Amino acid sequence: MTIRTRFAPSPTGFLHIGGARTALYCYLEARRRGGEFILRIEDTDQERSTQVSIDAILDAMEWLGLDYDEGPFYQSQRIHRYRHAAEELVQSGHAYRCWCSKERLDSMREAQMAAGEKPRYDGRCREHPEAIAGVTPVIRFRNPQAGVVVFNDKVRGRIEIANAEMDDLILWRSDDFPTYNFAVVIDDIDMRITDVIRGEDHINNTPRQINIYHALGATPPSFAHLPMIHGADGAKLSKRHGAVNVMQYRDDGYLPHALLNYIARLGWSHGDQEIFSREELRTLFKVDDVNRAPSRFDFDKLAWLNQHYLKTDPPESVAAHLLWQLRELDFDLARGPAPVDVVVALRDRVKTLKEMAERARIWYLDLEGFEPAAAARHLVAAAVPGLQSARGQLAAIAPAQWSSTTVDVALHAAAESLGLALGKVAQPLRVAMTGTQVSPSIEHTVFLVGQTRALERIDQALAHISAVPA
RNA sequence: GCUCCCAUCGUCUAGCGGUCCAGGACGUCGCCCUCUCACGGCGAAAACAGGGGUUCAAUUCCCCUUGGGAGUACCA
Repeated sequence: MTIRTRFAPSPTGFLHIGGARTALYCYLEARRRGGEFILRIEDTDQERSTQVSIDAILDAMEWLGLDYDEGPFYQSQRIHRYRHAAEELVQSGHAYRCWCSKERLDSMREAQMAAGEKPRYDGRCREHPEAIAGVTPVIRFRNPQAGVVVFNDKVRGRIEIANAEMDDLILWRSDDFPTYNFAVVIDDIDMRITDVIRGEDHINNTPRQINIYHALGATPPSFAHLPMIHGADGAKLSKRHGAVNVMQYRDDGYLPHALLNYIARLGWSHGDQEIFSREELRTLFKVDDVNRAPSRFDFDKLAWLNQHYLKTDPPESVAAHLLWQLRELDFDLARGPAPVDVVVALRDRVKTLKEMAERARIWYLDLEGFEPAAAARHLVAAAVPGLQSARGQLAAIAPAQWSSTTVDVALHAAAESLGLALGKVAQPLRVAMTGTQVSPSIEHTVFLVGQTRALERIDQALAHISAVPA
């Protein structure tokens, strides 16, 4: 039998981190076992589902590279199928119509809570069905009243819940739509899902669903319930913890595979290994190895992983992602260095692509003057010989030979000719090139400014020095 | 309230009865390298929630307490 997993988000918002991890685990489990991964949009809530959300989820899946073999399927297009199935259950006696009003249900629930009981449907229409004119009935599942439902959760082990704890849930609403617990079961049966992997918030639904499987004469799939992901403070992940929306991570400058690696490792491990390529994940990930405890999202570790990939990925591939950020900042790419050279100069110094793009400003835009503190310290009379010597050496490089290597040679020659340590020349030059005291190594900084502009900026620095009263 | 789930360094985790005065990683703190900032290298501090059992032996098994979380909808 072919293994089939599915990711089934409801389109009531963007794809968040927890959902992304669920999708990833479903995808990986299917891949490892040579199975199929299906995407299904659970849009039976007419009130809250939106097309914007559907698009957002699809975009995020694509950005993460979680490709699905089938779908997306939409529950809203399968309504007739659910209606048919509900009717069958009524015929077979596994379900019944219920005319109880919401008002009666609400007040009953309130009374039960007040009495310290578990709120539940009292079964009036189960025992004494009585049609009420003008009221559209719902269809309720006739849940077994005795015995226990036991299932073996792939991550939690044996879970047991007594049928006495469950009441008769609604399968079919009066607005002529199915409820979640009913639609999932029908879909998972129809789509031949063998492994249901979902968030732990569904544990309590599972025994009810298993009962529905049995009523339908179907065999339940295997289940795996994943722990939740919390914010750094242990509370539910929310905006104030940083990004919840997966696409926010692209905007913030993270590589998709860095996020994937981080998220895979959050709640799952393979010995002491921290770095996993997508291919490794596809062969190593086992949902059975997922941890049971909830975990907290650690932005520092994500940042570390992101930088790891910035440093070790081929510069060309990083450059492709950097390009997106550069365009966001509206830089004129024709007026600056090739993005791949920017990657090489900055990848050891930044955690994100966004930071990289912002720091590349000095190579794409004109300087906005020298920082007062930097100028006061380095653009002084004593720096003039070094700057002039550097200017001479840099000017002597044939334009076609201009590279970080030839710049490096030129600057060492400039320092040596004056008997100075490289630092004595490099720091004033750095201020001349960037207006600040911090930048990548001096040869890259100068190289990326470009020969013509580099000479201009040295001249500006020299002019600045002579303009300041000694 | 009731039901279910969870519990190793600040964080992510290894551990599946003796190999653990508990290992790795991020972060933190030192030192080294160095043209700034970083990268890198080396090193340090840092945890089995508490209490009962079971056992010759518990971080590992069971129970309770405490503390988290989820569910309890004509939401998913």
